[in-house]
Amino acid sequence: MSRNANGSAPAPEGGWLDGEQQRAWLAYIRLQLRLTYEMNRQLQSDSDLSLPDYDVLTALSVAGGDPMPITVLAAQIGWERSRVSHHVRRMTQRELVRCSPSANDRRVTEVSLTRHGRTVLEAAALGHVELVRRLFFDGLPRELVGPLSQALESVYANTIARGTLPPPVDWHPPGGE
Amino acid sequence: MSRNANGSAPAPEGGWLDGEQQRAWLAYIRLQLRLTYEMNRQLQSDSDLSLPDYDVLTALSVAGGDPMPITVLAAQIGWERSRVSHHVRRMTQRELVRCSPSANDRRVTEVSLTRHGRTVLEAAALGHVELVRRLFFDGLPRELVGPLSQALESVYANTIARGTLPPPVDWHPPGGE
DNA sequence: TGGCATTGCGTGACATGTCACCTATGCTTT
DNA sequence: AAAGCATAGGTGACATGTCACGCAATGCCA
Repeated sequence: MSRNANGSAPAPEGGWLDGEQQRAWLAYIRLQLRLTYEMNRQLQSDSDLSLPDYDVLTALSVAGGDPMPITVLAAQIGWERSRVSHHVRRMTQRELVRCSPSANDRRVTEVSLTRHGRTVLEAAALGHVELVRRLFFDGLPRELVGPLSQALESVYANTIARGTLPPPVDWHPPGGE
Repeated sequence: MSRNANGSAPAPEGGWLDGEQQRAWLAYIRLQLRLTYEMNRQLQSDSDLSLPDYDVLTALSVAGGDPMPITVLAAQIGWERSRVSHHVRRMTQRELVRCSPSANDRRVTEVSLTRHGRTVLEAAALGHVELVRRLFFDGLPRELVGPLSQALESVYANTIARGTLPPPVDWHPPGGE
């Protein structure tokens, strides 16, 4: 059915994705594109934050207020360091975060939430969580929540093991290792 | 456990996400960030395409070579129209796609793959599929592929029903309606 | 301690994405 | 057919992201 099923184009090593996999992948990609768009839009219009802003604030907030080196932050949210560097500079101008040189290692810049940043994040979280519930969980049958988590976590672990980006600092692979 | 569980911050309508949902959502977000990064990187270095380039080419290719109006393309891949417009202009300069005014409705611009675009896409698909298999499916237990598809499709449907972006042209909601 | 590779980060040039707004066309109603 | 509205899409200014590179601090080892 798909034009990839027969041999009109060269096949990747190990062949194309099989039917079940095609389905899963298409579902993933489609959803991802839309969700990202919707989250961005909602945050922007309700809280004057972009989704990337929100990702940064959340990561810092989860760290519990401890200042976080740029590199660590980058690994947490899966960005390149230079992107973090630029972005943090902009967020600093908006007083959402603060940078200070580390005492231990003077190459390191540590980023932390400002009070204002925390306030903005908490306010934004309201609408954001609301949206996530409405778009994501309201469409997800209860009994699929567990399997979904398992599937995504399992893929995530694999992504870290075999991808190019360094693991987040607090990462420990699943199972005994 | 989470600082949201008790009442130190104002709660969104309907409360925060519950434990199971938190887990699923975190898994989704984390994975999304990394996967996007890795796909971008691989395409860029192996095929001189960005992930957005690839999304556009794929959408056009799936349409089976029929020219596609900007608006339709935008809905397929979940972008704003103006983004598509800019992007298509750039891709035209690289000879990946072609634009021509529609005969029926002269407001409409129809985009289609060039021969070169198709060639590039087919070449890029090799490495891309390979990466998807390696990062995604090699980490996903067989028995979870089905539930994962179901979960994602179900959320996707909800996203279309309740989101702000128009549905893709070929969209029909699941179940009888 | 003097090289020398490594690490952490910033920067500048450029590619990309967003937003507000413009025009041209088409549709509908009178 | 003219008025008024809706729709398709382009555009320009600006925000954001990427890439290649540079500099300074550190680690390592002879």
